Amino acid sequence: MPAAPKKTANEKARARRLYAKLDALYPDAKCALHFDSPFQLLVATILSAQCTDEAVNKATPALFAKYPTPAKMADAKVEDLEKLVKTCGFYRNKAKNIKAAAAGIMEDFDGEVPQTIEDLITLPGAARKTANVVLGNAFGINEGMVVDTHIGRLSVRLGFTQHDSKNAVKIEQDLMALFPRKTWTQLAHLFIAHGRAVCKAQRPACDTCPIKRSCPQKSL
DNA sequence: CTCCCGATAT
DNA sequence: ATATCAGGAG
Repeated sequence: MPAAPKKTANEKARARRLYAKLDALYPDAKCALHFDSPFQLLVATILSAQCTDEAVNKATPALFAKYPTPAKMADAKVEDLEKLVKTCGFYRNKAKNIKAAAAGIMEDFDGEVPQTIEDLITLPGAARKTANVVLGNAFGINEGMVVDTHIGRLSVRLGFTQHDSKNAVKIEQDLMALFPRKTWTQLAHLFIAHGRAVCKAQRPACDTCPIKRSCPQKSL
């Protein structure tokens, strides 16, 4: 991992102001995925790739009722998992991945979800974004920052990065240099909440956006 | 870079 | 009909 890019005091101050505004606007922002354990959050997050949290939450109750633990999911039939996750899209890959991830947890991590990015990304279907979601929301660990589609988009629009919205690794480095480590998990929830409600991908509500005064988009 | 893929919004 | 959704693997 390269060194964090330098940020000026002004940039950090602006980041703090934006954080405070978003925190006031979305005081209840939190993880929208439903789960009862770190393992279930890991599975829900794998399922959430290119799929809404709402759609994942419709599928996971039946999935977790039948396969609540790594031990049980590792022994599941892939065809049965495919049926249970079908509505989430990419269902063949996702069914194979959650079974293999459960098996990996059993074989390599003594049945417990690991608590580092390095270990988490050894699990099929889990890369950096998924690892950061699990660490932040299941373990309260801020090792890195989640950069999903919303956070990438808002980071570009709000001017927190000069990189393309698809360059998740670079954006993560920019955000980590800009925001205090303790805020990383909640910042992701705030960006996602604002990204869903106002700063949407298709038709952003810039006219009524509560933070448009501090957004570079207002002059475009 | 391509492929995986159903549900929903526009 | 097209774009997008808490992406990841080959």
